[in-house]
Amino acid sequence: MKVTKAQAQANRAHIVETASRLFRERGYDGVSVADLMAEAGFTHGGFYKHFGSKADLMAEAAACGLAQSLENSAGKGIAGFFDQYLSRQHRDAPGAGCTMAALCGDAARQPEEVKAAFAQGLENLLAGVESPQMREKLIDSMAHAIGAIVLSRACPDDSALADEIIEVCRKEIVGPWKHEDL
Amino acid sequence: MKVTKAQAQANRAHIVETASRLFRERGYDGVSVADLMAEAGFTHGGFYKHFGSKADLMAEAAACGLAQSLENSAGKGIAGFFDQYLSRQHRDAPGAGCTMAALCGDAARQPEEVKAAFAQGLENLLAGVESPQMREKLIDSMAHAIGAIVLSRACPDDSALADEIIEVCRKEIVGPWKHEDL
DNA sequence: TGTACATCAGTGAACGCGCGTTCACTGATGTAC
DNA sequence: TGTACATCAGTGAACGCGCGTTCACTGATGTAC
Repeated sequence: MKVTKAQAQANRAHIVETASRLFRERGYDGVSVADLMAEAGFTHGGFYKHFGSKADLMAEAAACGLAQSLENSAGKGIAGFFDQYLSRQHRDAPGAGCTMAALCGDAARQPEEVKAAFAQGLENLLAGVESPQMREKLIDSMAHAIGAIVLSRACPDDSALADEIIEVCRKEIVGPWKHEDL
Repeated sequence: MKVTKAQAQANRAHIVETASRLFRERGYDGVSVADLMAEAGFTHGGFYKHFGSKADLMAEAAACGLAQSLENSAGKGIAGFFDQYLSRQHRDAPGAGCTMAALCGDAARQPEEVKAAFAQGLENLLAGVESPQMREKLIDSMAHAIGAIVLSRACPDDSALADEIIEVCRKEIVGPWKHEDL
């Protein structure tokens, strides 16, 4: 059964968005093509009408997730952004959270096209910056914040250490931006 | 062909060390039991004479790798430790580097026993610390340094951005420890 | 110390299973007249 | 506008493959006498 061109395009976008969320939750290897298509409401066979391979979809889902993060961060100020970033809610909901925090470790072992999407996503985040000093500070804080989430998630759920990592890093990261921002 | 008890014990340790390296290089899903045993110089069937499951080995390999890092870091001072940590050599050689930097992202999606090994490894690193302030500072710097390596590795190899992340974070992290150390 | 037997680390074929990908088919959509 | 045909998004069975794990077997080691 064929489908409207507009519908097909919408379905494709829906698959990419679903993939972006599932990959963040379970990692690239933790989501099969059949899993993904079922979650998106389709059967697995149609996948290759939209994408050349799973790797192609991975790169596209990464770009999609990183663009989403950028939109979500707009207009809340840098201190506000990191304050929300370094929270238990973010740590406990990778599917709704930062693609970098969820998939950086996986990305390092993926094809160049996926890594290129990550680098581009980070550059887009840095694009709004005025000075080289500001750029350095933002790179530093992003790496710091990603490290805090990633390290916290590697600890057992509900462990005191997991909370401690988030709390300590939030103090250190958010503090300096409060003065910068206003 | 049976083997001396001492030899069997040495073989077991060799398998754990090989696993620790391979997991860091390729991730938990990137190393099969057959791969690992071949790399260690055995056939795959013997694996279950030493370990109950691949997950058991993963937890043991994590503990082994984290203990190794601790030994390697001894006696070079905290500033020296981070100076070496935040280098291109470390970024480009995950198999010889920090287990946390290489596998934190994977660990988040592994069974509780693996995550417990990570938390314990981090606590061991913090065990030598005197004051609560020092503990906070060290947690903060570890998260920061791990984030820098992980984010840098997610960028395309030989990209300027990958180097920039390492350089910027090294300045920020190592600086403060230089005064603390001496 | 020497002999007979039990143990068990290591071997390699085999297991069921889920993976990414392919393919013949369907039938509503889009198009040519 | 109405009709006939081509297109192609989506279906579901099937493919070969590598995975984690099991198992009957081997033969040197460890042990009992």
